[in-house]
Amino acid sequence: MNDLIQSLKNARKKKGLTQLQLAQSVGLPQGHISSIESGKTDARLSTLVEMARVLEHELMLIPRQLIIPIKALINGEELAAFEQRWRPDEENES
Amino acid sequence: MNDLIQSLKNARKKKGLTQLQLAQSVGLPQGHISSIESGKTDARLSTLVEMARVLEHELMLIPRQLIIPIKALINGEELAAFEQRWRPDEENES
DNA sequence: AATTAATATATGCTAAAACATATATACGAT
DNA sequence: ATCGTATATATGTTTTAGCATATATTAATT
Repeated sequence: MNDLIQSLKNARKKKGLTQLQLAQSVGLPQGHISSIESGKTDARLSTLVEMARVLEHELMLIPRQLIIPIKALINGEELAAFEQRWRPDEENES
Repeated sequence: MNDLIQSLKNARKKKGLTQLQLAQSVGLPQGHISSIESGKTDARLSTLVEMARVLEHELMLIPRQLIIPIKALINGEELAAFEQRWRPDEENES
């Protein structure tokens, strides 16, 4: 499956949203989210951008040389490896 | 216009490719590349992924908090190709 | 096992991307 | 101005995403 789609799926789950909730937020039927996430549908850019926006992410074009370090940066994020002052004021941990 | 589309356009120019050359590489008519780049067409994921691949880039889903530093990383890439490590305790940036 | 919640599939319809091809416009060069 | 090259537009056809809706299947939970 496409890497980006898997990332969207992971982001949704991390946010604790169901397909139905995400679908309602972006204005799609739940079945479409399922179809997109399972790779049956080749979604349009605007759809993916909207999904990403709701999930507080953004689509970016990354040069090949930077993919590895950026992935490390992203994966280390929830481990607080990237210690910075932008600490979201949330209570619960998952 | 969409940020990702602009990035694709920039990446193509940076590689010194014409729309026709890119079109031939990805197997689309040149007119489609034009249409996509000018925002007239809402391309599908597979199309964008193919374009990115030819341009030696990749589409990634980036958490909102990391967009700024990653953009800095990408923009500084040709000037600081080896500066890929962050100083967690660093206070300001020069 | 039964119920609920979440995800996957299905159908008919509409709008638009993708396709093929062609032409037009813009932009440089000489 | 002319010639080559790059980009933008145009038209008609095919394919498919997206829409609406419904149902089926698959986890969880009790």
